Amino acid sequence: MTEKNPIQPNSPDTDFINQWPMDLSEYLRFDDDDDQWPDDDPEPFVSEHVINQDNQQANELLVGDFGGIESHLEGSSSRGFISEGERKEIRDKVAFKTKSEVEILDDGFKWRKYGKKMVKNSPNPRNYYRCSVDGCQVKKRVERDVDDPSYVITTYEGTHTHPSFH
DNA sequence: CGGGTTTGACCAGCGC
DNA sequence: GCGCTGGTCAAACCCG
Repeated sequence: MTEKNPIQPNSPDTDFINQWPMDLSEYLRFDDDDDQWPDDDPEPFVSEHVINQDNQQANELLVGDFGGIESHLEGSSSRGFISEGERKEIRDKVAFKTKSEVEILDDGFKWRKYGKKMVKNSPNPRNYYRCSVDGCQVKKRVERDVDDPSYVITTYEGTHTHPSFH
């Protein structure tokens, strides 16, 4: 490994939470600074349980309630477990289900949109973002819920190699 | 001017 | 082997 990351996701899911660069509480607090949210929704953040799709074969980090993070380790391989080779391919995947009318949610990072795609089974497009910070290859996927258009599903992939701006 | 968005095209993985 | 679907690139455009 030529590049050295201060944060190495060598640990499994639960440990990864400890080194999550972003304060999850940031999502719940809007009292110190209200410059990031319009006066649209009185409750901009309502996180709900994210349903794991059956086609996912990686260990996902699902955010349940605001009091706990549910780590969902699922080896949906034919053997029922994840080999080392597969684990290496697996990246940190965090799915957030947020109730918001706007999809441009400032989470403390600068994102650059690099793609938009229309996914089947959903009339809503899916937006692809990437962290603008040099060296940080964190990707983000924003898409609206199929059943509830008022909900926005944000999926983070990777770990930030730098602190947030907040 | 410089960076970010936009948009279609391109590509890779998977299923049939 | 082909077609579908999802993911990324990149050129042009837009805005501060």
